[in-house]
Amino acid sequence: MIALNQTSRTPIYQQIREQVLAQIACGLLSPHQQLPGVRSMAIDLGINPNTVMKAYVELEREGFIYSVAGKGSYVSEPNGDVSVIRQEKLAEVREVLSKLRPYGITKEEIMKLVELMYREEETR
Amino acid sequence: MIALNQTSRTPIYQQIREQVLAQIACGLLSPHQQLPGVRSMAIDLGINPNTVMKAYVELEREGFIYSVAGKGSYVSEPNGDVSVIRQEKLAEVREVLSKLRPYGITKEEIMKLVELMYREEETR
DNA sequence: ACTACTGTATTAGTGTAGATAGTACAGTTG
DNA sequence: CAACTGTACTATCTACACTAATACAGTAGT
Repeated sequence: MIALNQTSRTPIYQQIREQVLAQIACGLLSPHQQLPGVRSMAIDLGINPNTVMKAYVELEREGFIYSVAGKGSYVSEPNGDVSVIRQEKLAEVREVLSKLRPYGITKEEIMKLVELMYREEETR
Repeated sequence: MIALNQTSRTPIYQQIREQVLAQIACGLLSPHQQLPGVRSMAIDLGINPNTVMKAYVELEREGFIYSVAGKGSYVSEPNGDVSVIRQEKLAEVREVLSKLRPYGITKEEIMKLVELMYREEETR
């Protein structure tokens, strides 16, 4: 279900997070469907349960899944609360934008870039 | 000339970089004016010359100053070459923008944000 | 209540990258 | 050659990220 690349420099927990996210996005995992337990997935992948846990905690913080102690972890409703992570992401954008001043990067350039990036999105 | 905050979490070399940059921006340092030597500034601040060096190397990479071995470091022409760092900064923007998709952040939101940030700039 | 599952917390080991410093090298100028 | 300049190499210290080991705690079926 999850394929790890042990040699990759991207952390294991990130790989798990991304692949679970992808499976939710493509509908392979449905809302309220139970995810593999941290232990079983850990054994499957030959890693420590805590590493899976870290991926799940991150996904929960982002609002994509929810966990219940003793029961399991489940996929959230598609319109689940992603406001927390949204604010964080917007703050990141603000941060990087605020440091462009000394380099003569104009508003128009940024606008153009944004336009371009969202145009690429549509074609997917 | 430079005031360090030793307790701050921002690295010393960054503090130096920022303050030199500010002094160039406000005209306190003029084009082709010689900067303090890495040693003298290091002694002034009670730090290692290499730390000052790191700030100078960064500023040079960004095109704000230039250094000549044996002579010294000097402020660049105001329209000095900042194209390298420009590209890097734009890449950063691209990077952070590319990760906004899953969180339902719209193009309009970003546009609004950019607009807002550049509006604040004008008032300075 | 016991058992077997689930998630959670605490702590520790490991690796790696960043920041700073010590020291030696090299160019410029008088 | 002396006294200044920047530069390069290396070591160390530290902080943090990643992962793991292990113990704790909740849920459900028997």
